[in-house]
Amino acid sequence: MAGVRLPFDPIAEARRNWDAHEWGATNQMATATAITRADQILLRRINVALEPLGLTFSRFEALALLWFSRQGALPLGKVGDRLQVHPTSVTNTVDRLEADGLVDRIPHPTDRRTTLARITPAGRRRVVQAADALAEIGFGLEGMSPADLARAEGA
Amino acid sequence: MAGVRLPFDPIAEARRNWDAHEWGATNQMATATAITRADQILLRRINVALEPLGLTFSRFEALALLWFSRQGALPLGKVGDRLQVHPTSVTNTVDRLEADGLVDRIPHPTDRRTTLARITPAGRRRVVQAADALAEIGFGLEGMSPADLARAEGA
DNA sequence: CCATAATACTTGGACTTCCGACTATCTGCC
DNA sequence: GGCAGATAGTCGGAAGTCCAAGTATTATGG
Repeated sequence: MAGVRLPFDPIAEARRNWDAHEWGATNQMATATAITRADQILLRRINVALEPLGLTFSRFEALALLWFSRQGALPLGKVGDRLQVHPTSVTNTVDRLEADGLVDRIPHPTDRRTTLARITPAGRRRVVQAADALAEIGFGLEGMSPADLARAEGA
Repeated sequence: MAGVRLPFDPIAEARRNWDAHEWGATNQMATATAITRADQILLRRINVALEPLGLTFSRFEALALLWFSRQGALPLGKVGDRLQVHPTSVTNTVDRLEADGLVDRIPHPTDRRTTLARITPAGRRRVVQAADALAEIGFGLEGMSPADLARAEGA
């Protein structure tokens, strides 16, 4: 990834340029950029923390969702709705969790179109470890520029 | 992508569950989740707006960076530093911009390790159109839940 | 009651991102 | 000068996301 600690704030820089060239919507540009950057950094840190557990943030989110659910199982479609991702992403995520034995697929009791993802005992153990690991690093937010975060309001 | 407008806020839901199970770092969890979701939605909207122009947000960012630069050209490494992405991503992005004739690669005048990406006249025209398109949609921030954005402070 | 539409999930392909490894070139120090 | 180490960029491969299209099943309206 990026190697160097920059001697300046690239977002402020972008804002200046944007303004100078009168491209309009400067505040929104800065906000969108700040969110994008924050997410890049966050995701990197989170995934580094989860890597030893064989998880990624997506997989963790899905697992946590199942863990929270009453039955420990949810239709794949509901998972996608909650996590706001495409159905194919859910298929992919569940495939991998299933391959690792953290989840299994079971048929819906009444609707044969529907497949449920169910968290396994191993999945429950793993998700708790992962939650600990994430709490440990403060979800990657430690030391994140408050300026960046504050900018995420400008909308 | 996700089909349904949910009747509840999935982030608030996650926060409740997280709290209820005493997983700790609840605020940070909510913040991280909010940033992730906001970025997902933003990126989708932005890319939809740029799609008719044959650009993605990454490609646009790189192009804008070159547009802002004095010489209209920058070493690939500098592009990566500014955009905070991996060198291989820059290679990929510049490959595609080059294939579309929006950028070309030229050798650095003195350092033969270094390659410069230079924006072409077509690239300049395109990036201005793209900036207009993005200003038009307010960078995808229109109607974005102020609650979500505000939460991006909790760090 | 049955044809049509909607829903649930999967497959195949494109794109972006990252990491590890590699080549080429430059820098610094003996 | 010359060799070890740093720096610049690229290639191959893995993971994640999306879209378009396809199959299977359920819901609906005439």
